[in-house]
Amino acid sequence: MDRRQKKTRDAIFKALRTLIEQKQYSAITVQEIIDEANIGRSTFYAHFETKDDLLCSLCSEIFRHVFTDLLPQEEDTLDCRNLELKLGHILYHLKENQVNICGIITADGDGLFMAYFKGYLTQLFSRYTTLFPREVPEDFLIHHLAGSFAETVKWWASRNMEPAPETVASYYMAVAKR
Amino acid sequence: MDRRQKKTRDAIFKALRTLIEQKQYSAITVQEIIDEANIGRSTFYAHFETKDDLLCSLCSEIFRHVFTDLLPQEEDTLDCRNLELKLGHILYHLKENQVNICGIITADGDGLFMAYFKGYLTQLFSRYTTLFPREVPEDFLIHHLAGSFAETVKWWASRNMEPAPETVASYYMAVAKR
DNA sequence: TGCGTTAAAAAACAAGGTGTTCGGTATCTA
DNA sequence: TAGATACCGAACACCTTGTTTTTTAACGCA
Repeated sequence: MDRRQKKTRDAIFKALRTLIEQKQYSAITVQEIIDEANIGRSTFYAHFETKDDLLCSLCSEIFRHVFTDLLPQEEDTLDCRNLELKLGHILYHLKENQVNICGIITADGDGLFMAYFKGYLTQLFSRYTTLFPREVPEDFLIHHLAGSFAETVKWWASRNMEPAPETVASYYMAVAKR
Repeated sequence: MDRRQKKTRDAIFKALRTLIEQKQYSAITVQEIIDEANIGRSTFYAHFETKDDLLCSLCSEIFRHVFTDLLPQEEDTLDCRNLELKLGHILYHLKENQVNICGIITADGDGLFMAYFKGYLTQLFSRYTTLFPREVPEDFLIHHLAGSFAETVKWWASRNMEPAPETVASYYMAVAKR
């Protein structure tokens, strides 16, 4: 890729991340992103169609890191301990990524971030349904597991990502598993 | 109250409810509400400061009905059966109220509507923590219970509020209680 | 019924955001 | 070096918001 393109693209991503730490996503304007990234107006639109399009790309980038090596592992044992470890990894990567998610999570970013996140979580939890043998429909169960873990992340983010990832993962397992 | 005021106010509420069934809340403009309600522009702003202000009022109105006689009951037994009945009531009232919540819920994700809802739910669940004696901090537990019930409602709304309220309440209790 | 009060309507307004276009300039790659 | 391409920046049309002003109509009370 052309160096100029990468430079511009990175500047835009960085600008959005900076702004998200200051205010809610829905309150951020394209103009602010342009100013923060210090680029020309037409340059922004040469890279992204809209602000939401940009957020989608950012989410992809974030979750590509967060879910690395987590989804399709053949040698997994599929037990509670294994799931708890994976959830801990997710939390760890979220924290490491310095995603101050508050601006995306809580905000009305049209739920883009959360929609992405729940999509991945659904994939993950689908393989662990046997750990939760309850008398409820499977789609309800999976939605519940993914949704309540997403809620756990919100709770965690609202406390500035304290306590430690492993601790939060254990909290979640404690309330989720029978 | 002046008849004219009530008439206008009702027309605005009705317009918003109609539009919410057609599109996401965040995609609705004040102008559309004005057109749908068939009122003058200045009239809208004489009643509500902003679109969000209007949504706040609508949420208040809805939840005043939904949580009627649910929160502070002295003679409650505070057992699982009692909680399940209350949750069923909430679902019943949501359905009865014809809140096609999809437009509010999914749309601005965790915006105003959900914030309101979770606020009420937190109050409710706070009195039932003894039913869920787990080795987790109480604020985590309450957040988890309120959040996952809110997720249950999203799941239910996405299926056009099927199955019946009591059934959904029992699903929730099945995954929530130990 | 009549009259003072108050709400609604309609139109105009400024401010600010969006997304596009275009000509000129700087930078890349081959 | 030369051609391709990305960037810049200004201008543009368009839309949405929230305010203001004037005129018209409806209300409630005596």
